[in-house]
Amino acid sequence: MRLDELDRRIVAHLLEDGRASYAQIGDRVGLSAPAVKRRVDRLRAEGVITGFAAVVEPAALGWGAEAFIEIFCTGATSPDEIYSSIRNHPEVVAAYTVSGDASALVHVRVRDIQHLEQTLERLRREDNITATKTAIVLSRLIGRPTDTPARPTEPVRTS
Amino acid sequence: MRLDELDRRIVAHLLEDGRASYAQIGDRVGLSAPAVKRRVDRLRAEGVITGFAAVVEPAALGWGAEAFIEIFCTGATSPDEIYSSIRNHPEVVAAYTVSGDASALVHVRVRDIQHLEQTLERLRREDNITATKTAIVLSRLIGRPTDTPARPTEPVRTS
DNA sequence: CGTGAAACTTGAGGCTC
DNA sequence: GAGCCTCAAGTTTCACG
Repeated sequence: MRLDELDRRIVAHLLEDGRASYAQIGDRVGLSAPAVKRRVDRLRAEGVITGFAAVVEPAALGWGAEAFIEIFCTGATSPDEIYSSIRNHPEVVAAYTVSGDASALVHVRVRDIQHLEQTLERLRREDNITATKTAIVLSRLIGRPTDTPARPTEPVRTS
Repeated sequence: MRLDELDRRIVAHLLEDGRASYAQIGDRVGLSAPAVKRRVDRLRAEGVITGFAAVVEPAALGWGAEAFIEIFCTGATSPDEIYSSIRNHPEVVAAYTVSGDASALVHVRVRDIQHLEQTLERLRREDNITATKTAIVLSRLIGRPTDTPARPTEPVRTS
């Protein structure tokens, strides 16, 4: 799982253009197309690259609002229990356990503020969740592709 | 910029596999490859799909820690001023202005806790920033590709 | 890792509903 | 307007050196 300079440049290129052809990447990094493919295959097998995804403007798909919700749970609720409580809420696009007062920080995307309200109510009905604290996103200042490392449905525990 | 059911299914497919061939997508949604290509071209031109990116496991690239930092600014600091204060810190992978006490919420990726400390010090040296409140990510529970809608370097203001 | 050949995919034209 | 078919150019993928 050791990456050399060439691997890093290939990954950097694929972060900027996930549909770049192997020949195109090869030109940039000084390799032939098959050599690039072999490295990409290896990077995928090793789990460095976990997939490829379109980068979508959520507003265009009808997701007009987003928010970060701090979740507070009863006493010592385990990460797995928190995961169970939020996994079935499709509005959740990311979730983390964090240090500090909150048990978890949850990123949700919703159609509008009414939908956010519904989502909050539904979350608060979960047994483990005792309180929430919401910060509505007013504007997005920065968003890089490296912000989304995990695959869709399955949890990826960083620990 | 109106999307029909076919467009949505194509986007959904490309969110799961950004390198899927047009023929492959066509099989799934019941269209020929050229028809799919035309729609994808249109979706890109309209800004629904803003690009394609590899989905990478940051730990494998040496980014072993991450945190969410609430940023507090002097009085009425504008989003543009906040953006100027954080844009040159490469550890910032996402940033939002939010409702509530904090002026902005910043997602950073760092090599380790020492690197986080350095980043915090560097951020606090910015003129506009008066205080920070950090929540270190202990584990990632969920991460969907829809979490990253924007292109790398340029700011995307959702408002 | 590179080369070259086969299979497949892309992209642009024109044709049909 | 939107889709299908066709064909040339480009891309992926494989075996071999």
